[in-house]
Amino acid sequence: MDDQQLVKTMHYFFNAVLKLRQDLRQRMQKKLVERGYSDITFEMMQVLYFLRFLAQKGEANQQEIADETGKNKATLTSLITNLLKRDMIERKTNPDNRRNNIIGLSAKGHQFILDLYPDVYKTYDINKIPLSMDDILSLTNTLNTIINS
Amino acid sequence: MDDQQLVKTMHYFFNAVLKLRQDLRQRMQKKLVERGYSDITFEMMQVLYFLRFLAQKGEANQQEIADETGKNKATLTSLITNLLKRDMIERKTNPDNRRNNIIGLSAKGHQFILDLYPDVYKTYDINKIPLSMDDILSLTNTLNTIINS
DNA sequence: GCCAAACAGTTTGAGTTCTAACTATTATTT
DNA sequence: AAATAATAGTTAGAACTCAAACTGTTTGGC
Repeated sequence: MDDQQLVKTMHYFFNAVLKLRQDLRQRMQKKLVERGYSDITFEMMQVLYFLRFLAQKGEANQQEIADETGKNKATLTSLITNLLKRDMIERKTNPDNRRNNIIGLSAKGHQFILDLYPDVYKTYDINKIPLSMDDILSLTNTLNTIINS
Repeated sequence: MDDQQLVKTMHYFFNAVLKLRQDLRQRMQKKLVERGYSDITFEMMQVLYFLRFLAQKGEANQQEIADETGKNKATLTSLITNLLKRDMIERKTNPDNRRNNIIGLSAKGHQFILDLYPDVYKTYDINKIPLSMDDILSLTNTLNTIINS
């Protein structure tokens, strides 16, 4: 396979990744609007879902959230600010390490998850995709392998 | 598989897609800086590569570029503005349809592609990934299937 | 031919993203 | 104990992103 072919193959692959991310974002944003959460963005939802389903005890500091969501810590600062404005989270200083902000869901944040769960993650109809849940798990592993290579 | 499991599986999958996109962006941005193109962004490069490798005759209007790169037409307006500032592209009105702006690479844009090609698309070392070129093609198809479902 | 609909692009305003430089706090070295 | 390094978060500035409202241009229906 020559370079021209390689570059095209990788270009198509990268394009597919970028488009899938965009598609995902758009579908979820649409669901949010349908459910009356038009002022909540996809990115804010990422943080809220992380706190509810993946964080230890439902709490994490900003650096941990940044690492787990693949965002920059500076990005987290503004995301957290915007989530606080909307009363979706609570922020407190960790008394054991005053460099850390401990972020957790507010009552409104919990309500949001209850309202949206699990509908949002059914954005793609599994039945219309020729993939099983195991395939999705395997696909996830493949993508993570690429990230870690 | 219960809903809680489904939501987690999909969450991990979505997370992997988002992280891969972020990882891709960061690796490419790093290459750009290494090569002395620190004022060119990943997104600008997307447009330049599209024009060079995928557009008919190396030209396209903004709507076509937006569709093919998965971006919004408003996003394209500012991207095009920034690419013009950097003399990487040329813009002219289509005389046959004055609604269209025809965008093509400038001499500097062509030089950019020559400098970077095909190194940027070797961002990931294929040899370190347990995937063949055929696997990548198949993976691309899988991602596109999901997008189109 | 005229008018409405469709289409391409721009503007506006709010949010997200990043790097680099910065503050504050904690951990490590000497 | 004091100096240094590492860590968590913030700020500033530029760019990207999107929806919605807007301007021009073209197309289609009557």
